[in-house]
Parts: sequence; C-alpha cells; structure tokens
Amino acid sequence: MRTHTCSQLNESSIGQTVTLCGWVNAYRGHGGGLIFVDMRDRAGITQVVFDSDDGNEAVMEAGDRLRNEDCIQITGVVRARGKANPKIATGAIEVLVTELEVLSKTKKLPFIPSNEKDLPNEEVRLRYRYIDMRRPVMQNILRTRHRVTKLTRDYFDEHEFIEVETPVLCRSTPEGARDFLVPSRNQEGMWYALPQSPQLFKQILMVGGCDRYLQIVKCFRDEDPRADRQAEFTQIDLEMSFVDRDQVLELIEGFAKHLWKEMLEVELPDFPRMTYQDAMDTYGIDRPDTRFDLKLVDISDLAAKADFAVFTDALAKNKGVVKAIRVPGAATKFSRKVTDKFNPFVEQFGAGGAPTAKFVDGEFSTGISKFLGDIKDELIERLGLEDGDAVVFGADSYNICTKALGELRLKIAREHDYIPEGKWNFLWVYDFPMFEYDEESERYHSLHHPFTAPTKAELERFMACDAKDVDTVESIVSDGYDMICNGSEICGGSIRIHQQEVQSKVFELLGMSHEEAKLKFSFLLDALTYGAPPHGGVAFGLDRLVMHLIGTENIRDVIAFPKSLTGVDLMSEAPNMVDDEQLEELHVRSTAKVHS
RNA sequence: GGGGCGGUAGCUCAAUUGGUUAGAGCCCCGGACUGUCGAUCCGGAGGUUGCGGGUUCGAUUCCCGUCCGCCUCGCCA
Repeated sequence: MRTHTCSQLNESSIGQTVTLCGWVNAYRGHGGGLIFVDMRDRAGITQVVFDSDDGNEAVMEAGDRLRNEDCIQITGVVRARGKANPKIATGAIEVLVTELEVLSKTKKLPFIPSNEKDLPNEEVRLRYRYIDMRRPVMQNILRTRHRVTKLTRDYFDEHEFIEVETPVLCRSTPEGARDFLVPSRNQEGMWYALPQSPQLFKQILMVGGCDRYLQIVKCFRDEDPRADRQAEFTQIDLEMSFVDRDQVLELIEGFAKHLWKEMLEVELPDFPRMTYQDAMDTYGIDRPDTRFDLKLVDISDLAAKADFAVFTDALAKNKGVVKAIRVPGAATKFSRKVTDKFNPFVEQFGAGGAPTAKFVDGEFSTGISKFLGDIKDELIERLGLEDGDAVVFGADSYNICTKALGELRLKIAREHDYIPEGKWNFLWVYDFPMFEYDEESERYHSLHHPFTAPTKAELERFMACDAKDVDTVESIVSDGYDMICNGSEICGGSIRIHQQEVQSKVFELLGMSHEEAKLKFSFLLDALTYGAPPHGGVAFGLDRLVMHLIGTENIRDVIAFPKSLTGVDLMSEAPNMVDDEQLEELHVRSTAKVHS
C-alpha cells in the first residue's frame, strides 16, 4: 500500500512519486487553496500539502475534510520546501498530494495523541490504549521492550541456553502468593493454577538434562498491585546445571552489562557484593540504594549512656537497638513541619517515632538535643557530624528500627534531593537467611523460596538443626542472591537443592508433614532421587528492567495492556461476568453477592 | 482488609460563606484565510457536577453510604 514510511523521504527523493500511509498528526488549513497535513506513522512524520494551484478540485475538497487521527493513504510528488522545518527529520521536503484515500475516518477523539503536552489522566489513556499507543513515546517503549527481549534471547543463545515453554495450566502450590485458579471441565471439582513462576519446571528441566534453559514467560500472582507491581507480569527465567554461585553471578552480571551497553551505551563496572546482614545493618533494607549515603549507624552503646527513656526502653527490648542517620546539610532543610511528618511515617512500620536533632555551631539543637548532652562528643565522632547536619534516630527492636529507618532514609533522600541523577548502582546481595520465624503464624517462612539450597558450608549444620531451635534455624545461610539496581530488585536467584533429603528437611522445617510434602511436591521429590544435577539460576523481572531503561516509576508504562490497581483491564473490561451455563460446565457455582 | 488523595462538558480545569441560567481553553460543528508547522481569526453546539440517600427555602459545595481511579501499609514463597 505504501512506497515509503513517513521517516524515509529526504532531499534526494525530490521529484519522486511516492505513496504514504498513516494518521493525520496535525492539520493546518488555509481555506480553499492550501492545506498542510502532517502525516505520522510508526517511523516518523512527513508534511503533505494540498495545493489548489497544483492539485485537482476533488482532492482539495477531500483534504479539507480531514481531521486529526484520520487514517489516510496519499500519493504525490516529493518537492523541496520553501523553508525547512528543523524539528522533524523530513523537514526539508514535503509531498504535494495528487491522490487521497481516507482509509478510516475517526470520530471525535477522547484525546489527541500528538499533543504530548496536554495528555489526559492515565485512566483515559488506558481506556483508549490504542490511541495512547500511537504516541511516539509509547511506540518507543514497545520497541525498547522488544529490543530487550531480543538481546536477551541472543545473549543466552550464544551461551548455549535453549528456550523451553513450560505449562500455563499448573498444579496449585499453596506456598507463596495467592494463586489464580482455573476450573477443570474434564476433572470435576479440580482446579488448575496459573504459574507464579516456572520454578519447579525449570528444575525438572535440569534433572531432564537440558543443562541450560531460558524462557521469557508470563507469571501470575493474585496479590494487590502497586505502582511497580502487576498481578500478571513477565520474567526472564533461566536455569543452569553444574554451576556454583559465582559462575551464575558472572554470567548474569555479564548479561546486565551487555544490556546496559547495548541499550544505553553505559559501561557498568563490576558489581559490588554485599551480604544480607550488611545491607540490613547499613541500609535497613535487603535492596539497598547505594547511590547516596544516609547510612544507618548503630549507636546502641552510646544511647545506653544517655538519660533518655525512649533509648533505654528500646534497648531493654528483645534485640533492642538505637540507630542514627546523619543527614548532611539538613539543619536548614528539616523544618518542624518536615520532621513532624517523620513520626506518622515510621509508625506505619511499627516504630514509635523518629526523633531528630540538628547540629549547628558545635551544639545539638531542637528535637531531642537536650537528651544528647552526655554522649555529644562520641556521637559527633561516630556519625562524622559536620556543622549544619541533622540526625534522625530510631530506637526499637532490631527488625522494626531497621525497617523504619530504612524506609525513612529513602523518603528523606527522595524528598530532599539526596539521589544523584544519572547514576547506575548495581550490586549483588547474598548470604540471605534460609528462614524467618513468623510470630503470627508460629512457623518458619522461606526468605527466598523453599527450593533454595543452604550454602555448602552450612549444609551439615542445616541437616542437623532442630526446628525448635529458632536461633539456629534463623542463622542458616542460603545460597541465594539478588541483583539490585538503584535500590530496586531486578533479578533474584539461587543455587537450588538437588538432593531429596535436603529438600525434605526444608519442607519439614516449614511445618509440612512428610505426607503433606509428598502430596504437594511428590514429582519434585521423586525427580531429585533420579540423579539430579547440581543447578541454579535466576529470574529477572522484565517489566522492571524496561522501567529502568526508559526511566519510569510506573509499571503500566511498560506494559502494552496493563491492569488497574483493582485488576481491571480498563480497555477490554476484563474480568467480566459469565453465563451460568459456562459455570455449569465447569462444575462451579458463584457465591458472589453481585450478579448482573 | 487498613490509611490518604481524587472524580464537574469528549479532554484539561474553574466556580466566592451553601445562592440567579455551572464557566474557560482544547476537541467537535459552521464560516474566513495561499506557506503553515501546537497555524490564525469569527461564530456555534456540547452538562444526570461518578451513583444513591440525607440536611436545607436552596447542594458542585455540608453529612452518610457506595462505585471507580491513583498512592500506600498489610500482602507479594
């Protein structure tokens, strides 16, 4: 239908007769005699002209009726412009229209995609995603995503990975996130679950001798979404046999470097490595943003000497700590109005408050400064305080204090400009605990997932540990690792368990009886008894990867057809009611209070 | 499930202390205009103020409920 795209014509094309297809990006009419139309397609923009001096009446009249976003095909002759437009690539030329075909007329639009400066809110954009997608920005995102998946397949193909598809209709595994369920028609009363990840299948592929597996795969977790999280998302999932942790990290780090080089022309340095414990101690979070300092410093020993009930009460708690963050130059930034908001913020994370003090002219002032007299000099030295700094304190049990200050650190950094632009801070976090005891459910949870192996050094201690000995169980270190980029987890993985007795021990510690484990995971436990190779791998969040590459905080930006925070596709209006006959066939009856 | 913000024309927004016929720009429709490039100028159409209830002589405005969107805590092995 066309001879060129809207980006291809230039001065060397002058005189040629060409045919273009695309949308009316802008319409500038000058009465009966002269009309300019900017035509847009995927590739770019070309100005076409309807001119009564050179064209015919019928074309002129049809051109007069064009409006923004009509889909058209024109044929005409390329000619030079009197005055070039430097804003567009084809600005030196225009096409004098001799034939116009309106392929598809638009009705009144909810918004004009060519007007980037006056976009409607996201709800409208999502409802009319097909209009939103016409915007070059959105086209660029889709192409960026495509390039990432292509680079991924190429990189891992070169390293002898093969892509294998795993099932979408799976067994439900009650561990982990809530499953999306699909009723079985043939097996009355039975249900499939959509995969939360292809974890077990990829391990089985290793047992099956595939050696190196890759898949770009949809995963589903029926939990409430967030700005950076959708219930339906895409993983770059891979697994390797006969490798140890460092070999996995090397290959995966190489991949990340390759991506950043190809996509952004950024040469990433080798990734630093940090233990989970260091990350928690220093940053209060297992995915530290190392682009800025504002580190958490333990001052428990000093706080014990201060005559301040908030400190001493906290230290009296089980695993009580007092920590402080030096905020450089914040004495002037931290008005009463600002610091007053810290308390309700940390209360969200269970902390009592986040007291502050300013350090001005060699003295502490405001906030809790009057309680700091006895430990002033030691505090200045410990925190490296300089004139004009502010200090934020946290005092509570280790877990609460660390979490609250870690989150407050990020809030302060964001709101008071402590995050430098244009930095890419990657790192590996490793040596996670295998388990965490959950007081509420009175049982252990896997920090990573229950197929993560303990490190080789821990294996003996792990196999011997007693479930009742919480301290020992919580101290077992796993062979898991996360790749962190600017404070966001973009990839996580581990060396997996390849020995049946080790896997059984994990299930046992998780409170699963032998029978229960057999019922839920018999195929895995069986497979591990038939010569399973040592193996490990990772999974990248593709959506998050693309978010970083295009620089957005909104996961919906990088998904062609995303869902709202209530799991609704605003365009297609999924989910929807179904007929009773459909339910009947599936042996399902609804208990929902709302019916159509 | 909890907390916060929002919903007024197709879109982006305004509307004084609760007060006459709810306004403006863009879009759309009609007209003028031969070198524009977010064209310009003139005119016109366009409203269940998310929905339901309450208070009031009178509600976009106050109250209650509900729906939707966004942010967030819990949750996300």
